[in-house]
Amino acid sequence: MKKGLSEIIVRAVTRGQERGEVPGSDLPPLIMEYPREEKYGDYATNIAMTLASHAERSPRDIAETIVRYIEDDEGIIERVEVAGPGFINFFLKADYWHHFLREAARQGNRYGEGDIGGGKRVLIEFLSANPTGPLHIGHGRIAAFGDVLANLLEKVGYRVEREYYVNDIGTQMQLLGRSVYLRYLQEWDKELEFPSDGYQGDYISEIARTIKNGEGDTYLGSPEEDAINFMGEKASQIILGWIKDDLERFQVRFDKWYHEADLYTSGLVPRLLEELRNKEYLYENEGALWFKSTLFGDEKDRVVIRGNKATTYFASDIAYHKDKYNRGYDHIIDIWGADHHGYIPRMEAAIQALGCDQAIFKVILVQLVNLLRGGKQVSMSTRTGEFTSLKEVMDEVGVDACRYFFMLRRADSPLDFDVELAKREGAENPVYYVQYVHARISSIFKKAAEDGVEVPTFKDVDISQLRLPEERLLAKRVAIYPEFLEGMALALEPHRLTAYVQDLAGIFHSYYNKHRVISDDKALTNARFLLVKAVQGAVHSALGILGIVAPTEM
RNA sequence: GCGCCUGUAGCUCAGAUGGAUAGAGCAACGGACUUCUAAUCCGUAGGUCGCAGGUUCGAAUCCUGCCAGGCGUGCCA
Repeated sequence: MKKGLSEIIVRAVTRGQERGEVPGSDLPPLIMEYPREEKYGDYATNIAMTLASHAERSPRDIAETIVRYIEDDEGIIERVEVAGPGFINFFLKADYWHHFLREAARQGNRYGEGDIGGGKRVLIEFLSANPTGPLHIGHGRIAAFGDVLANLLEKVGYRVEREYYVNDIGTQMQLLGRSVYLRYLQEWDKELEFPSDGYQGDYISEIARTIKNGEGDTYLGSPEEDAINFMGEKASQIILGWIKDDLERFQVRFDKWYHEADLYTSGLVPRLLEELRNKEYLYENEGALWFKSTLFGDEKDRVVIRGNKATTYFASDIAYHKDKYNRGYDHIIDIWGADHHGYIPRMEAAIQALGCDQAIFKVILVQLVNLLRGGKQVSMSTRTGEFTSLKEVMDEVGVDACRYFFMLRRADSPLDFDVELAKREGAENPVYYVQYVHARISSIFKKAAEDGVEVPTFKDVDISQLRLPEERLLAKRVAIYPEFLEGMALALEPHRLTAYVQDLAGIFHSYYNKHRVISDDKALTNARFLLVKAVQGAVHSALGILGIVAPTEM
């Protein structure tokens, strides 16, 4: 519809130019926007101001001229105004927006489904926290962001796969195994000093006890290396189990858990190194094998095999991303914690070196969560065992509130998360404000059923009954929803959804407080049934994307 | 030092493609339940958009410099 209006304007401008009454011979890009305030109409364009920039006429004068050339064959425009410095504001016919209500009411939580994705395949890899400790609150933010982005892209027609990359080998695993082993020894009253670089958290001792209960003293006598390997593997399995439990409760689901170890059993890493070697992007220096990432814009070359013959995580990561490309996605999105941003140039360098299309690869950085407790900063480190776990926050704040809270923020905005404050805000969290809309509307239909008020087939409803400005406003917000989703998806900014749904909720609550849906006026009641059903559909759809429950009662 | 991100109301943060009088929630204050749920509504108050220049009809938004905070800058991940 926005398109139809655009065409009307383009025709008006072009005709004006042909007659020499509108300056310029070509057409600047047409910008149609939703004005901030209702008094500026339903749509506005600044085309006159753009045209005026190269002419010696006032924008308002040009705007007036363009308006004279506007022809509205379909009869959708109520009136047109020139306002401010030269905006052309369009006011559409009173019931224009109401036509969208049937679609929203009919589709319910499927409302907003679109096809700008065109069935293109997108891989979103996110979270990928090392299985060396439980998920903490910072992980929660990334999990929520990745999941909601995936939901959003699915909604607008992409085929999305969610993937979690598990670093289950390497130095961190060694360290984990060693930490558990030492705690295991302590369980048998061995005297020893726990190293400061080991994992200090209580959960390490917990795992050690589990192993003691399961395996007894088997590993007291076995060679240290065997014991450490066993315990590292065992511990990472246990911890990965915790992570999966937490994520399930957090309503985050993955299609695939990609294990780093598989890159080696499948031979992908050696094959990758062979390929890079053949392309002469590798060289040896001081006993290590280096990748010439500086050829592709990185600030220094990077090691892929260390002096001790161990491959680096970077080598695995290159092989992993090559595999992603081989799987034939149209878009590859990585979501990383912002502390990894220095990693981007080398990853992009590797992708170029492999001859892959860099344009389809995108890293989204999510800023870290700065954890506070009662206004005081809490340092957070998996290694020292000082952190607030996601589980704890889910217990205290609730899953819905927690997810919603994270989605209020832009990904690249650092976030202060005060646990005490979040707990207090639990009851007053805006998420309930939005959920309440859904519950209230459910309750209206429940009431109707109780009182034997029949809910009509919506295609028969007379929408011209909706005459109030609030009703028009509600219908408009519902109507714009699919377009909103598209904008968010193209910008990869799912956080905008909370702003939208809060705005809609505000308008609804105000309306609900002032007017009753069920009344003696049968035709009006029916029209309002349609209206609130449509609002409920949009809210249900939005909450679905946010991964939050849409309750029928609260 | 260099690189990336951030700086908007007392607090936490929104401000799509540069537009009209910069918004919301919380906190504060005053009102509204005989009604389809008061987890709601109505009203009041709150600002040097970090600072200084520049680009143009127009800048919170783009450019440059500076200030402040965070992160990164390993043969760690």
